[in-house]
Amino acid sequence: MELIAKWDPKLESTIMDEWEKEGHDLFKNDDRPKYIIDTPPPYVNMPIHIGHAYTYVYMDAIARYKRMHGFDVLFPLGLDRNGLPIEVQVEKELKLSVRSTPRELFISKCKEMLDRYSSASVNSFKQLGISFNYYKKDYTLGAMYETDDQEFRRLTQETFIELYNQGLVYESEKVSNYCPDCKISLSDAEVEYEEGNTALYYIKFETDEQQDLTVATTRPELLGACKAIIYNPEDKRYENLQGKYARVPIYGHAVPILAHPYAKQEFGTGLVMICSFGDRGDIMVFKDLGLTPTFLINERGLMNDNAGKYGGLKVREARKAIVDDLKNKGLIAKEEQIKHETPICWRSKTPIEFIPRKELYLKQVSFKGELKSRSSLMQFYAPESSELLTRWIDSLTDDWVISRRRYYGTEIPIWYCKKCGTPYLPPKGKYYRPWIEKPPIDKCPKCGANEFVGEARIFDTWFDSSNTPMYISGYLWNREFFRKNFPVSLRPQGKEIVRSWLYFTLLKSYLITGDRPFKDVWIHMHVVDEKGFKMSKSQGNVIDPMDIIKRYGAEAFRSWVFLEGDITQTDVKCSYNRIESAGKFLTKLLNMSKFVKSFNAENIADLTPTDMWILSELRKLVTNVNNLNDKYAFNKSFTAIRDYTWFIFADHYLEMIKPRIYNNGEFTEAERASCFYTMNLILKTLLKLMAPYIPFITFYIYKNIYVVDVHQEPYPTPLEIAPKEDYAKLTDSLLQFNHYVWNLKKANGKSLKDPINLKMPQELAAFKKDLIAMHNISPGSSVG
RNA sequence: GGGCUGGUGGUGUAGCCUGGUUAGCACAUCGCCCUUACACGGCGAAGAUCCCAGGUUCAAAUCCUGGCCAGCCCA
Repeated sequence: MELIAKWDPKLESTIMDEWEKEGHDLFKNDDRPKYIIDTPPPYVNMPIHIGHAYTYVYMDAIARYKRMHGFDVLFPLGLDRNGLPIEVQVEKELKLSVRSTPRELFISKCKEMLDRYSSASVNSFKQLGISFNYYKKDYTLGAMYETDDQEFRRLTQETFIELYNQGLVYESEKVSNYCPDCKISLSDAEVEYEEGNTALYYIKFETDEQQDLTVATTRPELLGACKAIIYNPEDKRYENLQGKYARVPIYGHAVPILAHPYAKQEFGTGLVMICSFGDRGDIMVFKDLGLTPTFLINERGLMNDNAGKYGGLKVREARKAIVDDLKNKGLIAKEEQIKHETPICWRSKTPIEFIPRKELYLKQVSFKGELKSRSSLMQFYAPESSELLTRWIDSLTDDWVISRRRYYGTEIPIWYCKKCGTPYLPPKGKYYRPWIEKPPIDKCPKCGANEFVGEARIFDTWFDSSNTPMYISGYLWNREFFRKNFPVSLRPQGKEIVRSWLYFTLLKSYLITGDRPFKDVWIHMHVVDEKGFKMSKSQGNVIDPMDIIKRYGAEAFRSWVFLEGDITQTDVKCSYNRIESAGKFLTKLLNMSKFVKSFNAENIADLTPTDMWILSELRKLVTNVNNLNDKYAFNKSFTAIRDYTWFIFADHYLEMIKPRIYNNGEFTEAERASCFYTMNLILKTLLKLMAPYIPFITFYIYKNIYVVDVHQEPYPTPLEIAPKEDYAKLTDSLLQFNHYVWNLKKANGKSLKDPINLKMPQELAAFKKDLIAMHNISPGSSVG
């Protein structure tokens, strides 16, 4: 069958189906060495993002490359389905309130919506040609998994039970970042900061000796929670206040005036009121000075009874009311607008409050040293990225809040005795839903009572996600495999979740296994729009990968991925134009292959110098590509392959041997056989080299010409290509010479076929015969 | 405010670690060419104060200092 001249994206789905039927990407779990990729499960509340498409194509090349190098590659598809986003979406789209809908109904609605999006995401990956082991959910190594699946959740619960039994979990009434809108506590990683204009009120206080003071604050509603006034120790203005007390307006209680470096002389009057808790600084100073907090705000974001007459008001209303009252009493000296950074919830963008809640904590601060040493054992690509993790570990000051008061997540497996309150944790081995299930015991082991209440809270989703390397490597169902293959080979992931996903995975891994979770970590930046801006719905600059596939095909997209930039260093800009032009390489490859296909030679005596030259260049390329790929630099290696293929092999070598191919008598059959053999060897090698990056077209061509499946072939190594002489050092001067002749003919208005009279450089004497024929150099011309 | 990363022709980049070439390549542009693999091609041309300012040096895109811009993360 003849090769087509232009790549047809329709072939992609045909080929993908064929692969799936043959199942050759399956994880075999045979004797071969294992290579395990802990793929990042995308959250499936919407179609996959172009960034997913890009990075999964990249991971696919890694998987295919390792496979061709003889590894049994575990490359599972996971889908992340736990967490808040889907709840919010259900609330919005179905107009169901999470507060007023029965929990069971709400969960089933989430599931329905997730299922819809899941199949869309899975289908997108298929279209991109990602060689996951298995595109269906199952409970075997390499199968697709979902983080809300009962088995995945069972693992989450088992790790919890394990950690709990180790004494690493405790419940404590600590101050939490609390979002009054989402009604959940947030981890520090989920808090964002937003700069905006806020009123700064200058409020008149007086000391217990009736001395006037003015204190500036953005949160006058917290006057009732004010426990101290501080000034900077360097601030001469307030030295005389040391040890005195100030009386808080409206509430009338007295608070100490203290020196503390947190107060900035230039901010407001230099006097700062420390409340429980207006911001992070308050918390810090409270800790420093050993003050006892009084809380004024409750979980609904309303003022509580401690706020006196303002109790029941929303924070904003209370602020307005108290400012009015202060004004009426003449206690506001000044009011100005300032730029202020407000901590907000990452999801709802609502300002967070700091309130005390009982939450479950997992110890982490005491393990910083151990975590850092485990971190240093992981090889990062790019190496600089390791800093992101170690700096984060250094900066940890609090333990991890692992409980959430939402619905769609893994239930915390605890029952409490109704009588004595003793927590009961069930045995491992089953997925538990305490809020709806009966406890697996009859009597409280402590007091003998027989009534229990199930825990209603769920885990932070990172408590689930941090188990992925354990889950995929058989912790639940194949402990022997797990023991042999943990840490797993590679974690590929985005830089923005180093402090969450990577960190929490390291923590969990260390606490459960004592080891690091990964050998290698590949950290990538983002795919942004053509101008370099982040893609977002509100900006309207989102590029849908499926749209690209429709227009140019998966293979063009994949070519672009490996020809554009370096995503471990910087963001990659996505442009239709560049994807389209990257796709032109496919046409070139097809036509080149058609050409090579027409000539072949089984047996050859000796290689001519020109053939040895192009083979030495090939050997250089193969060495280079393997070295780069072992460092996950697939973008650099593919560019090198493209450059060799197009700009050396096609442009120079094939042009040089055309006279030999279309022989008019000056070349021997042995010489012709030499080039037939060489060009086929090179095409074959190139197709194998390119197979991990552009698997469809290489499969198509290779099968057409060489009959077998390129993906079952071993990856080329430099040892296979051992030319008798190393002509690669002549490449530059050879290329230069060709360009020189082409230019010369052009300058003289000659066609490239016209004869020319010139001197050939001495060092190219070995290629003399081909060059003379190629450029039609006149017989009179001399070498040297 | 702190940290990290990047800033090379219109665009994407190589080179920078280990100073010295007419700063390489590709895309896009323009011109010529339908030369029996490919016009999604071939050949050629034009296009760069190598972010800015200092410094080190005989010599700096490359090393040092300071600054500016962009992105991400953090406070």
